[in-house]
Amino acid sequence: MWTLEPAGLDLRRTLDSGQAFRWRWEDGHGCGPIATGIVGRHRFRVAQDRDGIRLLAPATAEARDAIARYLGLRPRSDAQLGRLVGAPTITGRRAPAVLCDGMRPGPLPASPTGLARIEATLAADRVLARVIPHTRGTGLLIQDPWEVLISFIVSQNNNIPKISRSIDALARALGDRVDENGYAFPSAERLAGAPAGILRACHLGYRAPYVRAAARLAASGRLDLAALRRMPEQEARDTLHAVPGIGDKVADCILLFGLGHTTTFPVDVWVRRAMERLYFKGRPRPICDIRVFARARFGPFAGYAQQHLFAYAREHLRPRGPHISARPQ
DNA sequence: GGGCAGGTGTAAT
DNA sequence: ATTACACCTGCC
Repeated sequence: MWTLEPAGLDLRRTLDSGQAFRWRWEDGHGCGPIATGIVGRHRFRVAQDRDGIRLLAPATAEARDAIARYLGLRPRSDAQLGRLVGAPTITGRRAPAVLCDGMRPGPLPASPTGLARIEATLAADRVLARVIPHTRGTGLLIQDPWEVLISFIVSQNNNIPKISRSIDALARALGDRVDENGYAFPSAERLAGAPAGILRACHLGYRAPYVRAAARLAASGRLDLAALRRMPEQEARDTLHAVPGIGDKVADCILLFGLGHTTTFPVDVWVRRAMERLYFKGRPRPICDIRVFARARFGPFAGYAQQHLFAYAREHLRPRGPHISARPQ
């Protein structure tokens, strides 16, 4: 169990919440689990302890700012950091930076800021008030829209371990090398020019043509990611919808995880399960109804509500048993 | 071995 | 405007 700061982000819940696919956990040998992942052109090593979230590597101010932004955190000021950043120790190695929760940039209202306040706001909802104690600290990352776009095309009708393997394989085959065993997410140009054999080797299956088509659109400029960032939500959704392989669900994921539109509420099987159980007395409900209901109910923080419901479903609403065939008449 | 996994496109009403 | 179905692949 994580010890959280008053306005805390739960690093594991956030990195494992299905919005990013390039983080792995390793044993810190007494220092707790360490998350390792490639963001942009760097491999980051991050951990959480009582003092907060620590950036173990790279030990640079640039890396600190980059990971802080990625996590939706704000680096502590140098005065607060004290020994933590830019102060070489006796061994000459820089000590790890500590990050703290703060304002998340993006299309959020000026207040509330910080996860704790968002959670407090959402807890006005009776159901979320019961859910959030189980899911506290589940945050939204600020990721590269291009990586998110491709990752969620790959995610369709797929599961997380396999998505992760495919993304890793794509990076290894087509991305720039960042360290001895790490590769950056490939550019649209590299992806667009990849031979079919390469994509097949990444086990994309029938999604390979979607990935290639999206890459060609982006590489040719017919899909302008920078413009996408500036578009209002609905316009961005329509633009994304025109890309082969992007339907309602994937568009919502890209809008939320890549473009910071926190009013969106992607409904996957887990969120659907949670919503039907918690809001509709366990009765089946069409996905589009659930989405409309949730957006109206949670407003500007629908995306955060979705994160909590997803985390809750994953931790508490797993389908029991492999298959239940007998059902009472 | 059939079914399913964080859906979408297509063809059929 | 809705509904059914196939689809790569790995895993149970």
